[in-house]
Amino acid sequence: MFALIDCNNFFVSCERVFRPDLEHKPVIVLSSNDGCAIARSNEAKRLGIPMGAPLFEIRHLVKAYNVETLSCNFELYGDMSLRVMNVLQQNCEKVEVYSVDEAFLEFDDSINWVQEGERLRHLIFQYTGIPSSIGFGPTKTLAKLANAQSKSLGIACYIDNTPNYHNTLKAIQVSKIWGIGTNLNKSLKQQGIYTAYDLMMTDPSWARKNYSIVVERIVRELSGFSCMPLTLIQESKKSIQITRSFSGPIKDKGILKQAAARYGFRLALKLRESSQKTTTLFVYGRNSPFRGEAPVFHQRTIVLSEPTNDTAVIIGKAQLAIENFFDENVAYHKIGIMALELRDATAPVAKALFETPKPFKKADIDKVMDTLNKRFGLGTVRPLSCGEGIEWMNKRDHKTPAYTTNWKTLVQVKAK
DNA sequence: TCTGGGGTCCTAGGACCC
DNA sequence: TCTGGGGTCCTAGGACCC
Repeated sequence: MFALIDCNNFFVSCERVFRPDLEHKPVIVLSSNDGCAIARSNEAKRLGIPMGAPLFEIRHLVKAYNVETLSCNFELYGDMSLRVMNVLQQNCEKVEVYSVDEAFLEFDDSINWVQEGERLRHLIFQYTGIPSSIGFGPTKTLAKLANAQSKSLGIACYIDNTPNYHNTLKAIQVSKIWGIGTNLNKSLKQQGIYTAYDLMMTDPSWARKNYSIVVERIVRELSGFSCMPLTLIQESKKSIQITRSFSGPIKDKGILKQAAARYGFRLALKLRESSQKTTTLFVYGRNSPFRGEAPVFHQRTIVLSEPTNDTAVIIGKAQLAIENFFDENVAYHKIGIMALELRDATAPVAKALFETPKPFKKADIDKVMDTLNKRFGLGTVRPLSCGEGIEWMNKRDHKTPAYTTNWKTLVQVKAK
C-alpha cells in the first residue's frame, strides 16, 4: 500500500510555526520580487486568491481582508522540510522524498497502515509544528488522489480499485490527476474524457499510441496496477541552476555581470554542497514577457575543459557569456546560469591536454570561503565581482527571519 | 508600476554506424 | 521497373511536477 503525505500550505505553515499570531488569519507567501502568491493559507484560498496570482491583481483583496503578505524565505522552508523528512525517515522504513513538502511511503499490507500513517502525521506535527494530510492507494497515482480528498475532508483517505470507488473517481476531474497538465487535459477533453473514471476506462495501448508511455502509466495506475515503484535512493541531480528576475529592467552591462557573479557564486556553492562538478554551463538573459516587447532570449553554452565547481572559474565563464551576448538595446529582465553534465566531484578526471597547469590551488580559497560563510552567514566572504549594490536585486519587502539557520536571527523566547 | 524558481522525463527526427 | 536492414546517439522541444 502506498501513501502520500503532504504538508498543508507548507510555506505558510512554516511561517506560522514562528508566528503563531498568523494562525486563523489569511496569509500568503510571495514569490521572488514579491511578485506572485505561491502559497496560501486556507483562509486566503477561501477569499478566492488563486495559486500564482500576481500581487498587483489581488491588492484589493489583500487590503479589504487584511491578508498578511510575506516574502518567500526558502532558507527557512528548506530547513523545515529537512526536519519533516527526518521524522518520516526515522519512523518509517520506506520513504521517498518527492518534493519539499511531500513524501511517498510504502506499507506492508499486513499492518494497519491507516493507523501507522496517522501516527506519522501526528509525529510530524509534534516535532515540527507542521500540519499534514495523508492519502492511501494501491498505486502512487491513487494515493495522490486520496491525498487531495484528505485535504478537503481533513481525515486520512484511501482509494482502491473496487467498484465502490468508481464513484469517487467519477467525481474527480481529469485535470486533478498527477501527470495531467493543461495540455493533456485539453486534449483528453476533446476525446470525451472528463473524469478520472473516464481515463481509467480507456485502453492503455490506446493511451500509449495517442499520447505517450506517461499517459499509459497513468491509465494503468488509476485501475490499481502499480507502474511507479518507490525510489528509495535519491539520485544525484542532473542539473543545477540559479535564475532570478530583476526588480526592474536592466540595460547596464556592468550590472548584468554583477548579477552573473552573484548567481555564479551561489551555483558553485550548490555544486560543492552536492559534491558535484559541471562540465557545461548554460547562461541566458531575457527580456520581460509582460511588457509587449518582442521576446528576446540570448544564450551561450560553455563547455569547460575539465569538470569544475570552482567559484572563480564559474563566475569568469558566466561573465564572459554576458559580455558575448549583451545587447545595449535590450531591457534585460532576468538572467540565469545552469550547470549541466554534472558528475561526482570525487571522480578522477584526465587533465585537459592544452590547459596550462594552475599556479596554485584555487579550491582552497573556496574551502575557506565556505567555512567562513557557513559560520558567519552566506555572503560574509564573497568575490569582489559580486559587488555591493543591491538596487537591482530582487525585492523582498516582507521577509521573515531565518529562525532556524542563522545565529543572528534565531527566534527569541521570553520566559516569565 | 507590479507577473517565480528549480527540476525531471519523453519523443521525434536527424546524423551516423556497420 | 527494381536500390536493405538494423541499430545508436544526440538534440530540441514539449510536457509535466512542486
